[in-house]
Amino acid sequence: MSNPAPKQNARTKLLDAALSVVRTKGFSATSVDELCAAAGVTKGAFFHHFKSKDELGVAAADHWSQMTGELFAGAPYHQPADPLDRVLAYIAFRKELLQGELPEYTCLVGTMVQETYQTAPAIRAACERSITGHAATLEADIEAAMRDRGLTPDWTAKSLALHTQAVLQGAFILAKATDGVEIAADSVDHLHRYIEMLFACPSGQARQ
Amino acid sequence: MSNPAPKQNARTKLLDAALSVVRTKGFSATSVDELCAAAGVTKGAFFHHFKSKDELGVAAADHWSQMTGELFAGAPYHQPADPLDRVLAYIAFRKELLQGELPEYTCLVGTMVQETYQTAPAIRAACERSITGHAATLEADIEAAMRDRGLTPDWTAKSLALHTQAVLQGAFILAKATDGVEIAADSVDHLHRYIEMLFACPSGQARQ
DNA sequence: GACAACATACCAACTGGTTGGTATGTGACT
DNA sequence: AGTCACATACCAACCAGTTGGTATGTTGTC
Repeated sequence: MSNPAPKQNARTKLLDAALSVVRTKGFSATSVDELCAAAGVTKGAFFHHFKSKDELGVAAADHWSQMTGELFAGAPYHQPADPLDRVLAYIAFRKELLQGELPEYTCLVGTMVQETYQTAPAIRAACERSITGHAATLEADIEAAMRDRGLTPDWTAKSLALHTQAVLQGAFILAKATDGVEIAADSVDHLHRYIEMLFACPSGQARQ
Repeated sequence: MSNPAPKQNARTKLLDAALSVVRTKGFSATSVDELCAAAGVTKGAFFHHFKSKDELGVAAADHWSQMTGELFAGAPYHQPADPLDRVLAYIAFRKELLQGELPEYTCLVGTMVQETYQTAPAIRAACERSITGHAATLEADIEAAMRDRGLTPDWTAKSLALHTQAVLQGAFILAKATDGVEIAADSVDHLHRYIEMLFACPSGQARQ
């Protein structure tokens, strides 16, 4: 019987704890003591691995980037041969992820950057890296889909990739506000419909 | 010479201060002392008007609803005769509002709900009221536009109205993450294009 | 119209608990 | 014997909230 890594060091335990606690209560409202309790380590261990709470924030954002990077890299939405189908499969995959309790499917860096963008530049930058880095993985497929269909629109692949992230981040906020996933799912549907139409409708090209 | 209300009571001064301080630092990171200093009142005044910090959060969300309600009610986007043009003018108006520094154009309740949705039910509910209440003012125009063009799509006016709010909230997050307004403006452009296409393209109707 | 009785709006000083952070200790491994 | 990975014990600053008080209405009564 394989024992799948029950032995984590304090650093990893703290980062994993941060993912769930910060997504539940926000970064500022999460105390170092609380984080240590959730991770089952002491404060000494915390400050052994992180110079400050802010430094943990940066590390948590980077940890999030790595976790989600692996999740999306291994996800099945890359399979379709048509790049547009891959983009639409990505959207469908994001909708499927809207499962379970709110803190489980919302975005750590979207939550953190709201609280820290003016007060902790290093955390803001780490969150930016995470979001734009993930969006960049979509850009190639969007660009290929544009080439495939000979589109030369007045929008860029990059802006569309970032728009998908905006919709998702906004959907999380509405889910939190309404304490339910329905509106978020509807919004992802609208995004799916938009991308379909962008590549299907002649008016997706420059108008007016 | 009319003297336009320079005399505010402590309650209003605190609520106005909350709008800017909370949008800059977030709700949890904003201390009562800080709020009092920004408002130029004492802590005694604070707890005379609000039982707790959370109660100020609720009042601030309601205050925000009223302020923005007046702003949008008096905005020129209601003028076009065609309801679809009013909806598109609303989107254009929202893009125009992306001016000045980040804390000036971002949304108070979107920021607050991220931090409090799990820990302060009353604040969450006040934020929900604010967002869905504002979305509801769009719904009538969207519905009229659907009727005008005889659309019977597989989406509802309500879900589209809420989708506009999701895009805007997400745009604010990306603006905070990138410390700039460009991506947010691009995302609002995508939203504008989506609504144009929804009402212009036959494929806006149920597909597949 | 004077005055008691009460309410409202605000203030300065304080409190107990919590905060991020530090200083020092300890056992395991090299 | 030294260093890495943590634990224990502690601190000064800060936190939300409380206290006791003042100044300024407001209202009913004679």
